[in-house]
Amino acid sequence: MDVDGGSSSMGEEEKRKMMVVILVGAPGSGKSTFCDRVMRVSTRPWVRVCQDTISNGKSGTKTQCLTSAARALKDEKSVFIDRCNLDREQRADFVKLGSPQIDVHAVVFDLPAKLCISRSVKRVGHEGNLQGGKAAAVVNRMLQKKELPKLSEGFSRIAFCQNESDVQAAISAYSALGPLDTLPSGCFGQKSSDAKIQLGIMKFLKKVDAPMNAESKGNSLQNNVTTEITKENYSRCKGPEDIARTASKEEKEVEDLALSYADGCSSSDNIPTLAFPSISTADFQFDLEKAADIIVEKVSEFVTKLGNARLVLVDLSSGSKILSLVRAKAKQKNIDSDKFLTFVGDITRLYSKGGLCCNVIANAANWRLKAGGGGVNAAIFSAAGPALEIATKERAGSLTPGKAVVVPLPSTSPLFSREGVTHVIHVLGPNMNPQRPNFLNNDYIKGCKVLREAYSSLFEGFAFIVRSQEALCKDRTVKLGSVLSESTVDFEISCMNQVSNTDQKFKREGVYESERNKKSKGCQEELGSNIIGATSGEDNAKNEKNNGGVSKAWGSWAQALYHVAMHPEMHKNDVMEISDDIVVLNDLYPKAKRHLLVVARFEGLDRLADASKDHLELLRAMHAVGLKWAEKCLIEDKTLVFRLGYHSAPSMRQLHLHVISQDFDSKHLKNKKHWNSFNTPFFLDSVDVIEEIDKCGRATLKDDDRLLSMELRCHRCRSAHPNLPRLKSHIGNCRAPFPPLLLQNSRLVLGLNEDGTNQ
DNA sequence: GTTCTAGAAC
DNA sequence: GTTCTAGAAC
Repeated sequence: MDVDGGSSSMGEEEKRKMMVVILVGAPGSGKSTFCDRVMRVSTRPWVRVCQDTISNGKSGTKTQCLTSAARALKDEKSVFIDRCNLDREQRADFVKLGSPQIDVHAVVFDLPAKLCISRSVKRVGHEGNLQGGKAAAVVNRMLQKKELPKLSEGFSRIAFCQNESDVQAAISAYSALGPLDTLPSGCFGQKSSDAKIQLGIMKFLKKVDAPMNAESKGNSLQNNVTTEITKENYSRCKGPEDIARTASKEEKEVEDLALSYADGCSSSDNIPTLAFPSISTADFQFDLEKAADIIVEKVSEFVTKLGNARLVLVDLSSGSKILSLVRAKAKQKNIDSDKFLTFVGDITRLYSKGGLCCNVIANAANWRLKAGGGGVNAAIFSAAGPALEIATKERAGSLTPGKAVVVPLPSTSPLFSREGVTHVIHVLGPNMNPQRPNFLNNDYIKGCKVLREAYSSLFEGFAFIVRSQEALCKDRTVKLGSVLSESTVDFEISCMNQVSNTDQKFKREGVYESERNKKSKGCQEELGSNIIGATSGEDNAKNEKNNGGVSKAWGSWAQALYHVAMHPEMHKNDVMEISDDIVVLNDLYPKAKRHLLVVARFEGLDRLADASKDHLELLRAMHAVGLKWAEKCLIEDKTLVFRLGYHSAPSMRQLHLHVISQDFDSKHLKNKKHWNSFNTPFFLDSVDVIEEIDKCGRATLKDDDRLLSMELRCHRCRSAHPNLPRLKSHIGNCRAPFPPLLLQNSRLVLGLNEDGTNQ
């Protein structure tokens, strides 16, 4: 149950929080039945405001409903708004009933129209008097106006029900709410529905019709492209409306997650698309013929690797020479026109002006990765707003020619909200312009090589995004279902969709370079030496692996464990056990009653991402030592339960295994990140890591920041809590059994009873 | 990783 | 006014 089970821990002084639950659905979708069933069993006082019966049993007005709802809230009763509420305008006044003390939820009955109609038709004596043959026409007409609710309308929670089991889950969730309970905020259960896609189609077609046709007339390939998109691919195209519901600040986090669950994952049919400008041919004056050859060569190399994804070469001018050269060459080479398109338009307005959905755009960046200059770089930075500059700075300070850096675009960026762009890949091509510093002096041997590398880096970066999104989806589909439907949120643990180690490392650094570039660094180093700011310090030198021209070293504060591992003799007071391979010490800031670290002593094994089959024996040894210490602690305190595992993306350098008791009773456990780093899939159980590395050679890391900012849920009963102090007071009392997932496969280490059985 | 602190949330 | 979070600095 998603319900906060800890009402006792909240104390008597806890203020009762009311709810307005706006039901959204056509006649016959099951709204009234929903109310009846919840109200029959709920211990929370509810009032059902039904427009069909509000006027002495007869149909009334919206105003009457509003008055009645306000009165009920004043009496400290929660309210169901039982009317169709199918469009935003219809809902708006009811949403306004919300306040800090009153949550506004939507429960959406997004059931097949056929079902609603057949129920309405069969219905005798329905309160709204909508029965018989008339029903079909009414339901159909109403559904045409349907506008699914969004968090940005002011809802704190939206649950979408698309089948009977979803409805049942929603009934259970609301039925179980006691007077003081709340439900977690966010958007739950949304799958790609026909209705949503239909809406997308309408908008998409409208936009495609206007500016694009004007520009692409007389251009056969482009018309061809347009036709392809509108006729075949529209339903697979994820428009910004779908991914960029703007949310109030407090909802954003939850919503972002919900979005990626709901949209990224469920619409298996949206096509990841990279829009890229021609690199180096504008300000860097690269020869157009040569550039076109390289584009076509690289595109044809990558389209086969990209699966479902598409590449789109974009140029602002309809008379663009590079576009026509590339089009001709692509045609000659028979490149699949489903996978590679050319497009005339502004790369920052592809969706809003061109109707083309591109989740990733490439930027022909400058080496400093700074805004301004001119051309595409200036346009993209300006359209994306400061969010892109900040996000870029976090990833990299500079770039060498031939390389690319992937920057996830924050949802605050207009490019994200308006255009649906989730990532920008900055790529730096070779510079042939004698007016600019570091130009290649007409050396096209080097120039072509660097340009090839640039496209490879760019496409590899895009391929990585595509792969990681696919992986993320599969991981999360499981979760989405369980959030709405049930009690234990079982995070899938699997080695499917494993991302290769190389990719993981690149992801960490956010920098992509082509295979060729990795092998021969000659060219880049010449330029690179003055471009990339040199880092100093012994540790940093050892510590920059795969830095790809951009340094992102461990901070000095992150080196503590590394120093202990390398020089344990200098930390005799802290170290509890030393061997050739490992050291054991108490975590300096324990997040539970007992919290130990088993640290590997191998130089170069900074984190789990670095571990491969070669390290299996070490990992097993670390596990054995961790287990030994857990058992030692259990002798002192039999009530403890331990879990052994790794953080997907640790903050401290040097591979370390956490051995942590599951009471989480510690003054050092202070924030969401602390909690979620031990209680979401970010924490990888040692047993699973060993099993996976044994099987697949690598552990699948879940180093997504969103996991660390997820809602706070009890690790035992999975109830959600609004803040850390509340969660802490709940876990102090919660005696629910651990979720089955943790009880399996020896993920938990429990004390033994006197008869030798687990306690 | 922590500490500090501004400002949001209550 | 107090509590809590989240971002910057280290």
